[in-house]
Amino acid sequence: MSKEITTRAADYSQWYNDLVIKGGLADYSAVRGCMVIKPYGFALWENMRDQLDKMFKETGHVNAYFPLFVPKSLFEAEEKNAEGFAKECAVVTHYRLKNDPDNKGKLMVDPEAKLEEELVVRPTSEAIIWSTYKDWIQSYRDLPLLINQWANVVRWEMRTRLFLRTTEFLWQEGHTAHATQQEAVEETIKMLNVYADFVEEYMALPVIKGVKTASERFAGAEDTYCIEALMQDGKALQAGTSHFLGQNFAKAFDVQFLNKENKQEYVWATSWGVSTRLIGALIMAHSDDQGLILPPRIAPVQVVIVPIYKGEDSKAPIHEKVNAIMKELKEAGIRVLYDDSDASRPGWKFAEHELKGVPIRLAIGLRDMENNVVELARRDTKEKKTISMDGLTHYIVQLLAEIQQNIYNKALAFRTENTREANSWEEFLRMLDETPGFISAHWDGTEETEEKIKEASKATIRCIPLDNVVAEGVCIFSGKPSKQRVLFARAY
RNA sequence: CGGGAUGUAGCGUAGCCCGGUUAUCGCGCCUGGUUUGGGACCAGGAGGUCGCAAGUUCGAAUCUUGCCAUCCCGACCA
Repeated sequence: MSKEITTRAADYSQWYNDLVIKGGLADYSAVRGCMVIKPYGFALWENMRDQLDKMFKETGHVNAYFPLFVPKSLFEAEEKNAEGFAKECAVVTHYRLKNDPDNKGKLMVDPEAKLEEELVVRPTSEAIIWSTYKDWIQSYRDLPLLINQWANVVRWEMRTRLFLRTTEFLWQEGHTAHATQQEAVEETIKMLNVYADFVEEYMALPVIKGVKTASERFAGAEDTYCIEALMQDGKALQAGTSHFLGQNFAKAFDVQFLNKENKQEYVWATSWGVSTRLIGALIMAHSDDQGLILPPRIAPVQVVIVPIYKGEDSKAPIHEKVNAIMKELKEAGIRVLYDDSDASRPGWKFAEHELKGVPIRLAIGLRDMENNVVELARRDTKEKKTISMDGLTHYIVQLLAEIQQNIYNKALAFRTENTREANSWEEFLRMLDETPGFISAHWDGTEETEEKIKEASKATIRCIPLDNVVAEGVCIFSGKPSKQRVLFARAY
């Protein structure tokens, strides 16, 4: 049929694209590098967003919204940050179009409408936010300032991929200001933990918490913490970052506060973000050759009910029964969809909802009603069984939790199997090609070696895990002494 | 941004090399009917600026040039 998807073994990239497009999550758009997020994909994002938003608020944060445009002079104030993003910035230079006198019916940029100062379309909002914080912060009593914003940003990437890297993407960015270094560092770690908890508990995706090396650090940060996840093709994906910004932005934007001793001090800052990229991680971590597999806790539809008719007469009683089941499921807080469309037959619906990753499917026909049972199929294991209608809601509530856990366990087992220790350069290279995944290996701690390893192997240091044990060894590349193993992988 | 490939109805495609009536087929879509426990069947029907724009030509889906978009591989990156 037209909805067949490429298998992972045949072409992993194409498999991923097929799931995104045919699973109804997103579509290509008329704009290079930008995608349309379709209702089903956006519902998924909304579920993720709502949960994260709740967790941010539980940790004392509030939402605000800052402008899309950043005056160039503000943008360049924090030098390292500006430099880091400079080559991927979209820039607004004019504010008006006019009719093209040489080309009827066409428009042209009006050369008379050139902006005095160019506006950078935000690749991130530190600059505009810190220029604002300057006015908001005077005393230690104004601190901490704990603000998050849900926004779109633009980064002009060379090569784009649906959800994983698009020119425009949706994200949240938290920007906090603190009176002490310690408090800011604690905030950085706290939000890293919020991300890890969210990704593990809601997206059923195990992550490694770690700190980035200097070369992988966010431009303008003192330290960048991250959560790293492993995809089914053995490539790593950075799922979220939390930055300790020190006083870099406070100094660049002159944000000082009066402390209890009546002395001026620069504030300490953090920023942290996750994006729609998480959806890409979700797809690549869990799904199979039949389609998406979505964890129940964030799936737009948790249970789909497909009626099995036997002639017109059976429709009414089935509808009646299904409505009763739906009412109960909804009361239990379950997102349920009744697919009673006459346009397609049951078999087609089964395949369609499997492609879309709906965790549980119920099929109900007259035969089932006579026996007071329902056919239940779970997406994660493809297991199908007949269960009693009595206590159905309770059963489903428990099963959803079990599916959530099972998906997590599977991903965790995969990551465990595909995390290896390499003790020599040859072994390291062989692993990357033959059994791709995380590779734990000794590194001498220098940027030069890191760069050489990257050049020679295409693998990067994903992070120095936070729970790393200190263990002496020798660097796999340079042979120099090393204090600990770090986590390498080829990455998205 | 470099290399490679692609673009014909919502999707998948034939035709293009070698220009010539009304652009092929399947799926999907619409109408009616029969159906419905793993991607139904019959009958009828609608749907196309052949990616866009110039050019060559009596005539362009087909030849030329430019542009746009997508995919794959690099460099860059969340």
